[in-house]
Amino acid sequence: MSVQEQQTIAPLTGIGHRAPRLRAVGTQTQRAPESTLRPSSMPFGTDTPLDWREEDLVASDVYVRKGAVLLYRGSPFTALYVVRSGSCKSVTTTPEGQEQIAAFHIAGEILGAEAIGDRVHDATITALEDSEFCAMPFDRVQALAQKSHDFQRTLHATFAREIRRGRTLARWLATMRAEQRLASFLLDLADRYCARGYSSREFVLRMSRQDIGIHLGLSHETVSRSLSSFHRQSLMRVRGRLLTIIDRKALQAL
Amino acid sequence: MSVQEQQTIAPLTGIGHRAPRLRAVGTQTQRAPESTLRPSSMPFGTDTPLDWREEDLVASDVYVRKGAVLLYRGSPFTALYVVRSGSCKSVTTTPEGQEQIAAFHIAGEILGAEAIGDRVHDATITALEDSEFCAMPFDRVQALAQKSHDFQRTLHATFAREIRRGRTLARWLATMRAEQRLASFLLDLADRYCARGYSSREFVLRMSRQDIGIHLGLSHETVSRSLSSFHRQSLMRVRGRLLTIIDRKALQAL
DNA sequence: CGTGACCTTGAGTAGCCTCAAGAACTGTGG
DNA sequence: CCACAGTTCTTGAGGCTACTCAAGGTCACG
Repeated sequence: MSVQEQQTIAPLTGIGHRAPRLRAVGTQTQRAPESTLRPSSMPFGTDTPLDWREEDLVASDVYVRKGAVLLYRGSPFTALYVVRSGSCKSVTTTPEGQEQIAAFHIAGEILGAEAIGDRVHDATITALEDSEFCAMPFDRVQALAQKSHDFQRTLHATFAREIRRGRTLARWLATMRAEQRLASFLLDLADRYCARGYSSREFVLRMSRQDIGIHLGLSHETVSRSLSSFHRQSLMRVRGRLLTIIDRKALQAL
Repeated sequence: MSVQEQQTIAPLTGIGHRAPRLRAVGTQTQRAPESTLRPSSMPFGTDTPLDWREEDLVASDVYVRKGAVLLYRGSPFTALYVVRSGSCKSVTTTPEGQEQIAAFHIAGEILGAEAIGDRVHDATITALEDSEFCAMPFDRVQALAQKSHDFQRTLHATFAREIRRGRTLARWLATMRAEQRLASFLLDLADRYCARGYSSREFVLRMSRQDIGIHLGLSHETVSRSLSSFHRQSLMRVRGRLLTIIDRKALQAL
């Protein structure tokens, strides 16, 4: 598992994030030149020229080490964040102490939209590996949305995607059995890696079996057993956290 | 079950919806005088005077009979809708035909936000009783959001609430057992009725056991058994679809 | 007042959880 | 570079929750 699939990385231009280094150290980010939001939130197509620039938006870059926290639940909401490199998880907690992982986020994706109406974040964001984020102060976001129609659409589309993502998760949980949930989760992750220019066939799971289990409403033993089962059936190859999808169709058919 | 809790209804002024009539007939809506969005999407408090008016936004009212469809999945997205009176369900369908009820909506709530980025709706909206909706063409919504800072905040808060709602459902499904899910669902429903000026102690379930089951990832038999169990324990009184919450604390404690 | 949809309850079973123990991996310090 | 400690992962056994199937009762509506 020491070798990562760095060969297959084909960074999109203007994506505003960089490929994660194998063992990131505390270097500071040089700012990506173009729109950070564009590829992750412009399903309308990138042919529309944008009339705004990242410089109007991004205030600062934040570097977070593996296992460290970017945002605590309950902390005041001031900015949206984009994952520049690395990955993280959003953990919500019930008053009773029940944990739920609302989402995993990989490079290029946007965090914090759920906090807008509340003034405080409802999830604790923890880095799954050494990661970089950039902060977009929300007053600037709102100001820019009022100036730029393009940006407004982009922003609204980002919110809408977040809503659909939550509904998709709920559908997995409500209608699927353990192996189906896991297959859906892994294929979704593959698609998201693909959309960011990584391989959709082979990737490294940055989260533990435990985290996957919490996210999908399963015990970590069931996650492990299901992965072993997939491996045995030659639907995928699983070696620790390195995962290679072999029979995509069969996984979809579950 | 012939008697509804009309006595307890205390319609908020300016809420933009009216109390559901017991047996609504095809009367046309007279437009409510004030902001439709305000109470359902202004968690910042209503003390802030709004600098926009409903007339700028609402194009038309739609009347939908019980069981009829307001919007089909896949139909083009042109407008957001507000439930003026009545209630409805949002049903998403997987390619494989798996149904999931993403949400139930009662009077005062907003529909369709998830469709923004996609240009098509991803849920079929069906009325649970004779209901009225008003359409807000999305180009007008966007135009108004650019003119009015108040309205922009209101709109963003609406999106954010929708995101949190999805995450809450996912948390119920991932972490709770059947009775806990059902209790959470019913208490949430009670809170929402309360927020709209209805009784939070006694209300009529507009949806079938089957629908509740699909929403919560349970069989309708389990929903029925759990309700009977709550009744037996005197946590609530259940008579058909009329529900009276007796021991709120015990339900929360589950 | 009849018909169809909805609801309730019971019996048996499957899927997943819990508990448990050992293996593999990760990271750290010698 | 290796040994060790802690974490993560895997696999097995047994039990419980909630599902499926089934049948009878109740309610809504024409």
